[in-house]
Amino acid sequence: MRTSRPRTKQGPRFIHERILADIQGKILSGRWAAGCRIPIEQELMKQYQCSRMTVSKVLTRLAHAGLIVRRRKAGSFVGHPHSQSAVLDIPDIKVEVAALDLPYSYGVLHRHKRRSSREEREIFGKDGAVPMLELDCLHMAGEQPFCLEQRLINLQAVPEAASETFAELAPGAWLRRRVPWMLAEHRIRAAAAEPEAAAALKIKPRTPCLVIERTTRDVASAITFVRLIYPGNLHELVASFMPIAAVSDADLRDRSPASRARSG
Amino acid sequence: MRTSRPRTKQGPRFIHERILADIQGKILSGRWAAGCRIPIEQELMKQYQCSRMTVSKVLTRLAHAGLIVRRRKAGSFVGHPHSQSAVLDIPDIKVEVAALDLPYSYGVLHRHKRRSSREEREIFGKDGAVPMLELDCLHMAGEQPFCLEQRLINLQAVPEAASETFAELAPGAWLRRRVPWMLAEHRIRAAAAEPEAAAALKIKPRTPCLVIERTTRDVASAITFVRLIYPGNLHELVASFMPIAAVSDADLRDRSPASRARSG
DNA sequence: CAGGCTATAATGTATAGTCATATACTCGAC
DNA sequence: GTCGAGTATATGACTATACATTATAGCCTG
Repeated sequence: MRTSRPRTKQGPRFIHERILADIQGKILSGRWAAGCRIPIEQELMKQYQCSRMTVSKVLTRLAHAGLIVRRRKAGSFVGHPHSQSAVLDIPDIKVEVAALDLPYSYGVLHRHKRRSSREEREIFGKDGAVPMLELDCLHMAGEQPFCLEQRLINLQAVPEAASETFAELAPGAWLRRRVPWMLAEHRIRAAAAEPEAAAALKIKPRTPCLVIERTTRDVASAITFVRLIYPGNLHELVASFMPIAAVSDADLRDRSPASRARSG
Repeated sequence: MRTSRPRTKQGPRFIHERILADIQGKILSGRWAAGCRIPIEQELMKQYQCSRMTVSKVLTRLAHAGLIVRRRKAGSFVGHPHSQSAVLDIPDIKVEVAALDLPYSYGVLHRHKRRSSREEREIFGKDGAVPMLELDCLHMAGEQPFCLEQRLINLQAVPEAASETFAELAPGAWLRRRVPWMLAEHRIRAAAAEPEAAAALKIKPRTPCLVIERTTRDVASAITFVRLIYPGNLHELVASFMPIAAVSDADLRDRSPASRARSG
């Protein structure tokens, strides 16, 4: 009921803003899953009663931002997020290990359902307590522990996680399939390994570790919080910054060859 | 004379690609300094022999990417970089300390001119040795050492640095004034403090530290390499990711220096 | 000279088309 | 059934134009 609201933070004034907000919202909220085809320009023209240029410019912008992929004749599709977040490259741990040419394995150390505590409520931004799944996983590179993962999953946002054992797929990858587009916030710091973490990682207590905490949320609420603890010299985070990719738009268009899910 | 060249990595095929590449190149290379006014749409139309829509779309895209700021009637201007790199927010250390409400001071511990060694040549991507300025600085928050900065400046790229004492302005800030737009690559890791670093920072050796290494380059060559060593729990890096800013384009246009709400 | 008004110059939004290009799909030849 | 040619379709590039918005610069008045 937003009738005659004060003029602060007024809604979209222009057609293109409305289209952008609508589409971005649908993608970020997960209503349009990754790979899903989005309406063609003609349909959007009709829907928003505007010209083709207008919708096209919005779609082009979304494509540049990496949210969608456009293919001639086929249409426009919701992009796959991991190809996007290259600004701060925190890939799948499995991929990281593979890049080191070491066999990857992983195991769940601890799995526990409970309600969110008060401090966690801060993270998940809800007033009431939320059902959570608490997971501790250990990722191995060969015989050596590579990363300790301490994760909380908001079961209200992802109820299916409650019955998932994560025996096959690590929770990170598992979640990425379900909640494809998301807003992420990282906090990165160095810390000495706590005794328990050190034991799990088979390193001496007080060894310097790189600690990455990431809160992942969709538009509505936080979905998962994860703390990744990497033994000091094993891991390095790389982030590079280039304002606009030097690749041609043509290169940008058709990445991710095979994947073509079709959902409504 | 590009007659029938093989189609690999051919130059810009389209007008808009050429315009984009040209303008981005001029900004990134520093030929157009921050704040500098860029040609108005009419001039670009004439220069590239195309319609206004075409140049406008390019400029709009550059504006969305944060490289330029557009103001009605006034024209388009090269943006100020620090307002941009919000993806991985590594601000001026002075600003960091100010945010903690502590008095900031800093001093140069070591200043030394020399030629680049072989491993550094790797960083700076030149074949021959390059004249370099080596600097060690200590940044203080109140009475406490806050960050140790170990920096190399490519004197071939920034000759003025040779005669600069950096007594007033820290090298990071000093460089930012000179080389406004740049490509940056960060490597972030946790490491135990080396004895010398520990002594400078007045912490126990082997204390976990957050080490940030950043190579900054313009299109031609690396300009500076810096290693920032933060005592473990003193510092946290925050990076948040949002595909397209939720703000309206209007908000985006006139960003004032006092903006940038912290995220979380 | 302060304060306000206006003309103007720049961007901002949007329309309505044309032609180009890539490609999913169909359909026919084999 | 498979391969290949042709066709339909959706995006891509671009033009030409119109009107809106807004900040600057200069003018005009008191």
